[in-house]
Amino acid sequence: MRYSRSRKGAPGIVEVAARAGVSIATVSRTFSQPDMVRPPTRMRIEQAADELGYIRNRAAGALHNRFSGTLGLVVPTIDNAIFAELIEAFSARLRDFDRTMLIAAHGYDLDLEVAIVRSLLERRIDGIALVGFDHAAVSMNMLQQRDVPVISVWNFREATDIPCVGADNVAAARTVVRHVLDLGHRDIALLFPDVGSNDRARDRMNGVLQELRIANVTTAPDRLISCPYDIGEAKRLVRELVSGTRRPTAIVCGNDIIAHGAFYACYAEGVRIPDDISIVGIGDFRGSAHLEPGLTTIRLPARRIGSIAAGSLVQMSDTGMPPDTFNQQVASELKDRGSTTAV
Amino acid sequence: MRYSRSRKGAPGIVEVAARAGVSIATVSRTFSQPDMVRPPTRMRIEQAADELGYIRNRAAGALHNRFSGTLGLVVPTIDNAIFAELIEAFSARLRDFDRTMLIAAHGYDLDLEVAIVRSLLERRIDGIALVGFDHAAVSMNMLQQRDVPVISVWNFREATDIPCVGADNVAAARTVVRHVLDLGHRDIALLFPDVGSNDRARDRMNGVLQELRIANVTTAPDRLISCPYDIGEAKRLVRELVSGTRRPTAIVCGNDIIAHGAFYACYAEGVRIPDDISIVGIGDFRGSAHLEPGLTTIRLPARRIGSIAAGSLVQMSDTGMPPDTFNQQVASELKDRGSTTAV
DNA sequence: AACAAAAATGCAAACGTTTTCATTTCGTGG
DNA sequence: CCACGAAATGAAAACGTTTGCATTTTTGTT
Repeated sequence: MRYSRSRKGAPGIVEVAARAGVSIATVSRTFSQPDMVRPPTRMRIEQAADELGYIRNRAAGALHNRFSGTLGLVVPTIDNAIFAELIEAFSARLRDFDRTMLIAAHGYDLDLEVAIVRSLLERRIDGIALVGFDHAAVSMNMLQQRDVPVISVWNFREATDIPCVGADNVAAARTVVRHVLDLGHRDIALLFPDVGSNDRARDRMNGVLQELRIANVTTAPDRLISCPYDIGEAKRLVRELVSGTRRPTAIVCGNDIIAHGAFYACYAEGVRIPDDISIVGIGDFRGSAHLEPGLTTIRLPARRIGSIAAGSLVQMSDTGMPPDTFNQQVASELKDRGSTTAV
Repeated sequence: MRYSRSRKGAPGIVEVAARAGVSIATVSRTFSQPDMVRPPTRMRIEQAADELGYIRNRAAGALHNRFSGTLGLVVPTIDNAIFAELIEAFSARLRDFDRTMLIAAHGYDLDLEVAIVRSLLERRIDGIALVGFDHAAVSMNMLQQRDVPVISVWNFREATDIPCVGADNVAAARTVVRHVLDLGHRDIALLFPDVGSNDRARDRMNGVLQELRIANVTTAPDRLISCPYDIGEAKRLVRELVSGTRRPTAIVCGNDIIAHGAFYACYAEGVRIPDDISIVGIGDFRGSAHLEPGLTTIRLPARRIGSIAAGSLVQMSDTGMPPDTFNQQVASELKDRGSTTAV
């Protein structure tokens, strides 16, 4: 077997035109603006295209009209419950518009993000979705200079430079904390990822602190635990936390993955949820509902965000205007399941 | 704000050439074959490019040399523990070669897969990776006719039409079943996804049945349970299974997700793992190691597969030849954790 | 310093579409 | 059946690169 390096056999618009006995212009129109060509002609062309196995070359078209039909999506990581749903929804929605998706992950490395944005720009994407608001100025400049539509996904804020669609992470965090406070908990441990270059985690942390302050609850320094985005590590940290004598009555986790780890830690240590300890997460990932007991958490509608973002981005690309709603908030929803109880 | 529909401002190779006082050919070479141009000239050009904010247009280049620098990856679903790792690794490896990834999911719908392949072909991808061996003839024909390198990922078989890289799913299933049999279990329930258009699940099922036959163990029809790829559903089915009087001593799950569901079902029903029941999965997904007790399963190295596949595909595209090893098997590894014990 | 060989650069023709403008064909009313 | 406006089609010029070939410059040798 051998793959020709030249793709010589591939018929182009020219061959189709010859076979159908029309000009290449008409063939082009048959595929890009079908109703500009008379049905009989169109049918002849379509048949010729079929017989030759013609597949249109969008790269060539893009060269001329500067629209590639491809949108970029840049996420911190693909390998991860949260973003997977977002990605899938984004991609599926794009399909409705006959667009494709170039995707890349930067692993929370802003320099790599710059390289990625550049690489996407080299492919002349029609628009780009970035997770969150923390981005290198270089990236934003490149995008702005070329007038490429940008949308920030996942997080929501009232006033932003670029359009966004997402949930209010501050509010979400406050909601779960209030829920825990309402149940009477006062000795609350906080397991949160590093908030370095991650506005979502930062917003959540801020929300938590705000709500605690309002309730006049103080948190001892050793109750504020930095925990990476990793079940194993979360489990380890929580085992340590709950096995000692000074066990908190509740744990607020920065996301559901950490909460899962906390669950397993409690199973391992024989600590009963929610009788001995209440646990809440943020995100409502796949599986959270089916943990035993179900995880109390707040649902951030990832699919909805992905779908809306794709729609908005396509609209921006098509119209050249910002989306109808510049700052689009999607509602988060507290899922009160079995992992929390009154103290 | 407004996004110009014409991207007028964007400088091209021509502007860079003018500013650097060289011909466009030299500018082109500076970016595509840097060591063909003398360092002083190159530096002048690079500076001019920097000052203008030039970003090369690969679509235009692709038009000429028929290589887009983009590879396609088609998976059943993105939103899913298994493929997420594969995707991420594939994408990361591609980055090493300065290639990008177009990805799409078909949700186990072969017709949609055809549409996707076509769409990718319209973007003139340099190669494509497909999950498994079950594909529509139409798709394969389109790819073959255009000499686009194809590789099958995830599953492994000895003799195949197209190159593949993956794990032997038959063997993997046999390994876990043998493990369960070795522990003395004879009343074994099987929870497997529908094997319709899914060669991986089919191979696993076959492996299970082979091993049971060899051991002369018969499985009652009601012990062979069809279970979708869904934690909630798995949990429901297993609760039913273990709550009755005729509880099996072991459950073999078609994948780790189902196993997770089985775990939660046992937690809910107060059935102790592994004392009351042994559970094994296939796949070793994220989190499986940290369940309590740890899930005994067989590790299918998703990241390794993705990485190798990307490398092979790039090589195929570059050389025009099949990869060095046409049928590449990656080793699976039994992870004997706490969820199994002797009967 | 002169010359040949090698290396660097320039010129111009592709690559496969889309689109503008001109031309032809079609449908309709008189 | 003709004339007319509208609709469909065709001709040709882009789009921004890459690359084969020709030309110029550099390098190395004597």
